Amino acid sequence: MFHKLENIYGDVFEKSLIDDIKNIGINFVAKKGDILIDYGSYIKNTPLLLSGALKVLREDEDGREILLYFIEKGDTCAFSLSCCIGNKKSKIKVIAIEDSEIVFLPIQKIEKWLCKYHTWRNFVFNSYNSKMNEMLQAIDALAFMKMDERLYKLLTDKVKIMGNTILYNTHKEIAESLNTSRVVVSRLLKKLEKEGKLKLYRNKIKVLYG
DNA sequence: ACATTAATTGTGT
DNA sequence: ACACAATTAATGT
Repeated sequence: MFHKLENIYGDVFEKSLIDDIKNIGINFVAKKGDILIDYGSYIKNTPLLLSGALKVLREDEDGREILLYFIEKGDTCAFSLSCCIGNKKSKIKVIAIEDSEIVFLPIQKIEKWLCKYHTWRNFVFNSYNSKMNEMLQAIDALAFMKMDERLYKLLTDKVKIMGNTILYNTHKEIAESLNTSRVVVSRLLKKLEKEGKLKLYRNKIKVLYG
């Protein structure tokens, strides 16, 4: 696991920071579908992702949810950073969408490193920045885009994250991410298939480019 | 190999 | 949105 850390973060972090992460970080392997951070729970660690992918979503009391953004390798979760530092309950839920290797870092260290390592400070700010942008996109999508566009955006985003044009999702799961009904998703997928943007299988969608 | 069941997907109202 | 049909996968015998 340590060589992955160096592969991914070697150019970003200075040597002594990498060593600190190795000494202090807690290695963790999440299976696909595992809930890493649940709504309402206190967060004491922030994840650095070495492989795999996570999704971050918002949920209301009735269990309705919308997808905020994905986390891929080399990313961290800006939300858990802010929750950590404020010692607040999580307002989000984080779920692994692939088997993922993660290093957890405790709050106290994260704060210390902000002063100690400028590369860490940059990393945190960049991470905030890019997640903020992705959330703006999510808001735009929610406010301005029609459901068929939102669906297609979700699929193409996920293809990018997974690095695979074949997605293993049921229509039901997709409907939950977009907070709509399964029937709507089925119909729109069918339409996209007719337009030649997709190919549908059971439990499986192939996204076509061109 | 076959039947049964459950889950997923498609379609009409 | 709902109901139901059709299709596919999973499981037991």
